Amino acid sequence: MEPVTEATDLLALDRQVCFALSIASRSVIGLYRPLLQPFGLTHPQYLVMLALWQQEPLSVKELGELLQLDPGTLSPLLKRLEALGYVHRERNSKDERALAVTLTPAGRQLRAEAEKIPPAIVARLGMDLDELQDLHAALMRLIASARRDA
Amino acid sequence: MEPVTEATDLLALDRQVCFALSIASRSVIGLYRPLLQPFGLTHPQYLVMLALWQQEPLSVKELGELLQLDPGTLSPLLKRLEALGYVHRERNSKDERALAVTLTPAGRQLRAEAEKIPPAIVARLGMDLDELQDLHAALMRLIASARRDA
DNA sequence: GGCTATTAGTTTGTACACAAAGTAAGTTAC
DNA sequence: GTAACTTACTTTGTGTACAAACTAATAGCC
Repeated sequence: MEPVTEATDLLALDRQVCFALSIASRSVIGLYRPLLQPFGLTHPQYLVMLALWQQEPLSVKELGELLQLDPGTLSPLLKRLEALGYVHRERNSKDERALAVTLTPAGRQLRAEAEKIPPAIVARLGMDLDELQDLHAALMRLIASARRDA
Repeated sequence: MEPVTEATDLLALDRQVCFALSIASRSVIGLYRPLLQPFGLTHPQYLVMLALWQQEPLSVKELGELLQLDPGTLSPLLKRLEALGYVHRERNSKDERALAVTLTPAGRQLRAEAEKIPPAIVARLGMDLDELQDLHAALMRLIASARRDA
């Protein structure tokens, strides 16, 4: 019988993709923190702003599909974005169940400032752009695989 | 001036690596949930168990370095693992500041059951093993890049 | 029309994640 | 030997994440 080494151990910490994923996610989000802090935004809030800069208005349901987030997560998050003055929340007049989340002028203005963030992150990472794009594509395939049976 | 399209927009949601990373991380952790539930474990708790199955005892500081987690996160997490009966916490007699976290017999026994988890996840993902290994390597390079200047 | 089922959001409870302040044990400098 | 500093962990406060229960509005069905 083979000895259990780091190379053969199924449970070796540094062979787990889930371990690499969660640390990578937290590490990269950590790079955003100082860049988002001047705007009072957290990273999930920044993702909501990205979604709204692309399309407006969006309902909680639509945001949840875009960001793969629970309504129970988005509901208080959107209230904080409203308190910050970046978004406006009102009921859809066509369907009073749905919320229409829109940008305020301040939220729209923020976009110009935010344009500086992605290049700053890429610069800080100091990684090859090709490698980042490959990684992005691999992550999208992983997401598709993970959500297929879930 | 070029029109801003999805391909040229720096802020397009689906071009952000951070967006792919956070969704991939949450999606994969979601796959673990039903497999860990029978043991009463969450995914971060599972990672702590992986670390302890490799080496014992570990201090909060050592666990924090391995898992890149704050002591403020680990402290209550370890108490829950102790309440579950999987680990034991006691002060290091050589240095009463440090905690010596060790496995209980139940925690040690859990390892055999846990061996089934990684293959089950890989099967559920239904992805090429080579591609998963490439992704793992790319994530480790990303982690190294992200932590270099942080 | 009115009953039932569905849908969209909100609320509650538990568990991370992390910053910041607090506590106790150990180390250093003198 | 003790004051000052450092280290290891705990606690507190804010903000996700997500399950589960709840509320209100709409759609379907008879």
